[in-house]
Amino acid sequence: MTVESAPTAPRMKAADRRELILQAATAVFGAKTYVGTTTDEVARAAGVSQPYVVRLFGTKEKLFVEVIERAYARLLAEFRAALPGPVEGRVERMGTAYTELLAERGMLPVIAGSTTLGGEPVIGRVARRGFSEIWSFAREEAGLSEEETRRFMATGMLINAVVGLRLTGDYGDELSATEILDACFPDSVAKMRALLPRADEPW
Amino acid sequence: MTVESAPTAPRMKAADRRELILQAATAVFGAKTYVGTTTDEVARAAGVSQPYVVRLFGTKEKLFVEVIERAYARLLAEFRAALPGPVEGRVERMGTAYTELLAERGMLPVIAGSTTLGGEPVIGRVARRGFSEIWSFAREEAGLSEEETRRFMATGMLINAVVGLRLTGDYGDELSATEILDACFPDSVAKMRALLPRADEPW
DNA sequence: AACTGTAGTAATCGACTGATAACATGTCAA
DNA sequence: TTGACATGTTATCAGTCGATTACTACAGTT
Repeated sequence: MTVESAPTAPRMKAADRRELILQAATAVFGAKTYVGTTTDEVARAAGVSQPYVVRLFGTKEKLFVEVIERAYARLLAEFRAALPGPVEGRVERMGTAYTELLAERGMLPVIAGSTTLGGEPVIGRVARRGFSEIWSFAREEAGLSEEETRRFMATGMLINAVVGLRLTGDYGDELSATEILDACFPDSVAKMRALLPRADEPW
Repeated sequence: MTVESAPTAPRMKAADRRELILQAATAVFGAKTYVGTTTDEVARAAGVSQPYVVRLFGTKEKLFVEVIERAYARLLAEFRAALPGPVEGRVERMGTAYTELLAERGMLPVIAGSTTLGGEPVIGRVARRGFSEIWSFAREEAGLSEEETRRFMATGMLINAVVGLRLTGDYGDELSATEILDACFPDSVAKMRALLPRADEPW
């Protein structure tokens, strides 16, 4: 008399399920880009059926919009949490906060990928707003000058690129690879290497 | 006795046709991302049938690889051409060379998009190599220090983001939008605005 | 003029994907 | 208990997309 394994996902309040799916979706979208991921992959990652994902969020696009908004909101929260303390260390603390987001699957890739989607009518608006909010935060709440903000954002974009390129394995032949990583994460290369995905990993 | 309009594209040597398709593909891939564009769109943009594109390049992936390689090669050539002259103006001249690539459809978006595809087994390798080559060029040929190179590349990535986000229209309500554009293109905002695609344009 | 390789197309296929519809099961208030 | 809503599934469809096949027409050589 064997117990049948549950054919359906364990019951859960819709709000919780949404959050769980958003988390899974962030990871998958981050790993395979917006157009490149299917709603079915998101569903599997969340342990749920594909139609249910669609029903909870309406369309794939709406799901992705929520993923982006959630990512930027999370980023903003981390930056804000890094503010308290001596003023001269603010930028460094914010930088650390950013790299620590690496531990959260898909968070950084989603943000990075959003900067290439300005042409999408709906998603583009959301991405622009997210980016602008970060910029405004740096200027107004963190009190950075325009030039400081520019440098801060530029560094963030460089980190995005290095992570997105998976410029992190030991490409022994690639002379510049390690130097690039060094330059981007001057004091925490070891920690970064641990967090960063390998070139062949789906992440 | 009406003349039949040619049902087939005017005959051309394969090498020329390849170059023509590569150019069209750069524009389309740049506007709609790698996964987001169909071989049929590329074919239409090049005035040729879809199967012919596939036959000339083997697969969509191989086509895209050539597009990326061509873009980085072009970028490298422009940077190299900007070297001659007083040493103190090098970085500025290289920066100008970069922004002038904006005039070439898809060139910048393709490069920007490539930095998010490190996870793709084939394309990732190509993108990493392209990025590394630019870095090496800055270090060895342009003679920049590691820190100068970091700043230079970071600025480039920020420009990519601003362009990719289409952070360029007159978003009257978005306070930060114009400031961001100002910060990224301090001395040539007007020129940039003319070159940059609008948010709703397919480019 | 006939031959041969090159440039190009139309037709079509199999696989995939987002979305819809119809149905099943658990939960909870009255 | 029962009914009503919330949670979740299976089955399926219509549209897309990359790729293959088989065909046509042009151009240069001998």
